[in-house]
Amino acid sequence: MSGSSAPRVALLILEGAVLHDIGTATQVFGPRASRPERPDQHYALTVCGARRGSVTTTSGLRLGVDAGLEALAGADLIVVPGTNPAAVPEQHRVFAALRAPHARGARVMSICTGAFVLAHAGLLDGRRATTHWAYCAPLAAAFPQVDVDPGVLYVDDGDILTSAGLAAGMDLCLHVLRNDFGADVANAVARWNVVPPHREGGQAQFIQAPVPAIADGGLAATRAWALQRLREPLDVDALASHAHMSERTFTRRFRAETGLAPKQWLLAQRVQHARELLERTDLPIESVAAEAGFGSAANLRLHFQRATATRPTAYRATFRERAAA
DNA sequence: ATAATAGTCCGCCAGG
DNA sequence: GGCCTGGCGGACTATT
Repeated sequence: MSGSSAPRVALLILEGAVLHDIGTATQVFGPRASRPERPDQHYALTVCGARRGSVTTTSGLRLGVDAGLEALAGADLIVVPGTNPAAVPEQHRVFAALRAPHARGARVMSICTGAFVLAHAGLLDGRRATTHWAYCAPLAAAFPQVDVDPGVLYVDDGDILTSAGLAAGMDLCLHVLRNDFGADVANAVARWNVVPPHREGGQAQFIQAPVPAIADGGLAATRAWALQRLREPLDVDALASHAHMSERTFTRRFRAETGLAPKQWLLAQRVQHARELLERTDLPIESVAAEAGFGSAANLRLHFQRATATRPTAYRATFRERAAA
């Protein structure tokens, strides 16, 4: 990911790959991710297979791939969509072809059951990872060295990233995009694709609403209301009364809809807002903190650090650097 | 960096 | 009975 040119992404399509996951990845990493009329290509995407030729995806649909495993060699980021886990174990050439770039520093990410491919390649040993909820138990059973977390949308373990089923792949792709190019770019792509820009990486693939956030249960209005007032001190009591509910019921429903407790969600939104302010304004940290609703710069630093593993000033600096390149 | 205070979260349960 | 509500309390977290 260093250097001035776009990060090279290799999308590895194996036999039986999940078409939806392929779509997700190409939608985010492919050209024109945010609008068709403006060629805003952030990554250089190569689609490859175990060998050049055609691959049968889910539902029997066939895809032609123009490159084989050699394409992985030059990649900065390798994306592995879901496949039938039962068909994975044999593919030793594939495993080797994944290990080499990883060893040299490339990031490897999986969507859905793609985690099995990484696991077989040995890339998940000693790591935290996730996969489709129905396959978390089998994955954990087959690979005891892997710390499988069934309760998250995705896991970012630095050079290894895994995501839960289907739609969570989009969350992970956006997360990667956000870290590589900032929240503004990620938001633009999310918006274009009509998905929520940021479901917290923390929680729950068992969230009640299968496709949350767009026109969902009653609390959307309260969330929107809160977003307008991030700079003000907001407590759960205030949110609950906006929703005309007892605190207990509010907390319960909020959690069911969102996967997060109200204050946690609020904190995540505040960090997110701070992030955008750091990217697009020159406001001093104190003002960013105030604007995002943190009582002090120290408090902003604490939460920013916790959520991002970077400090605000450093974040702004690397962001500027990237914009200049 | 730490500790004191205020606020949050959530299991439990009785009541509607 | 099954379902949702909301008060309570105690562990846990945020903020100062």
